[in-house]
Amino acid sequence: MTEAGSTEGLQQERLDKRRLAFQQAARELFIEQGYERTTLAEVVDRAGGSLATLYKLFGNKEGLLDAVLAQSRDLGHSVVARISAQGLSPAETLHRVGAELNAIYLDPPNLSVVRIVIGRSISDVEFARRFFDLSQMKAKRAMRALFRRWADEGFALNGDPEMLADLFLSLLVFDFQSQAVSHGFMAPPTEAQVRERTDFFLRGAGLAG
Amino acid sequence: MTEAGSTEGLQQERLDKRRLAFQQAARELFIEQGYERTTLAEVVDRAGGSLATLYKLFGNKEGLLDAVLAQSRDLGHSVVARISAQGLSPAETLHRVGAELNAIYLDPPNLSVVRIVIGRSISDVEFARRFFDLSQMKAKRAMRALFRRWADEGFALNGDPEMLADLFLSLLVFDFQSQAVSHGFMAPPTEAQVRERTDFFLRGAGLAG
DNA sequence: GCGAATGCGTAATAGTTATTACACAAGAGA
DNA sequence: TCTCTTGTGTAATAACTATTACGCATTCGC
Repeated sequence: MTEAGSTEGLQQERLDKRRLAFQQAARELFIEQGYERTTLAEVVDRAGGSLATLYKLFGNKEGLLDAVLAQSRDLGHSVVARISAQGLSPAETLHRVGAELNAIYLDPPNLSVVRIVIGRSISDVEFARRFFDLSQMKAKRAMRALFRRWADEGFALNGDPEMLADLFLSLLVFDFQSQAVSHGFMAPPTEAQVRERTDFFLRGAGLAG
Repeated sequence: MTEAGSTEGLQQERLDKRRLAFQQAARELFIEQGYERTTLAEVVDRAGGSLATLYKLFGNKEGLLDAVLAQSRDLGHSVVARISAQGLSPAETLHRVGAELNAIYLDPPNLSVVRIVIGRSISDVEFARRFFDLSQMKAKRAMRALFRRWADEGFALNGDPEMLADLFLSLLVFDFQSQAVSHGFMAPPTEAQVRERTDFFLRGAGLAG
């Protein structure tokens, strides 16, 4: 069809700019107003360009959302992976993970993204599955690997490593979910509270310094 | 206006039956299909009666939802309150609370209700606030009171009672939220896992038998 | 039974928005 | 400069569904 090929870099470039502009505008609007409440006309108004181009690039509204979310997908996993690679002590590692995840996910824009993901998951089973496979499980696997490593290294864990990994994550993630769902009516956890919780976990898991 | 007054019990009764029928049908449909996807026409089809009557009784779609949810509001709180009143040991109390809450909230109809509540909370800030004030906080307060009581009775808690109460609840509630949001793609916690988690918590809190 | 209140059934209203169609303009390549 | 691809702007399409309006049937109170 469009067998134009490799020499047409300029056209491509123009399109890519358009794509980026659409994504950026959509991201802002989704964060400001939510996904359902944002109309494609608004996206086009803010980004420039036209509806037709938007459809050509993303297929439909959901495709646009996918593109927007792809940017945020690995947030959690990358934190765990990065800190995990530093080879710190379990206590130090978990404290850092807790602090960083908290800082990231309590940031209002990211909280809005969480809200969008939860909302879509609830109304669209397929979306839910895709997202949990791609994002949630990735962070979970990284965390489990970390605990297994510690078990192999001889730390005397007070329980199954995978159970502990899941439990630690749930301790953190619960607050993000609650924040997102309650729109902040539930007081956000302070850094001190996160430390306290992490200490609690370390004691229970047998990893306390 | 309709100053008919007290003697007209039969009219009232008829209306009450209608009200019940609407609520029941709406509850079923909301659970089967979700709130947004359920149309008021469907509710009327299943319940009998007419749109006009439905509007007279509930004002609008949201009023109908409120009526439906009112039935489920105190589920969590009542479990905590009931078991709390039995004066069992902390370990026994928490195990029972965990087991009962799990049984209740992993029941698919109740899970659907949770899904509806989360969905509405996300798209409607006012709803979120109303719900968290009425429902979430109620259970939370009961749990906090319980831990404070234990502290007063001389149990040496490993941390602030309120923090521990919140933490225990979050350990449980996280799974319900995840189940609801993920539509079950995340494996639901078994009874054994709940026990394991509770034991973990008891050790960490200094409440282990 | 009678008459009025009241619910019933149906249809019209009305606003929203994703999605598609199409004629035009503008930029790329030769 | 000329041509042709490609994006643009606008308008039409096309449901969908909450909400309101209204004439009719039913049931209650007496």
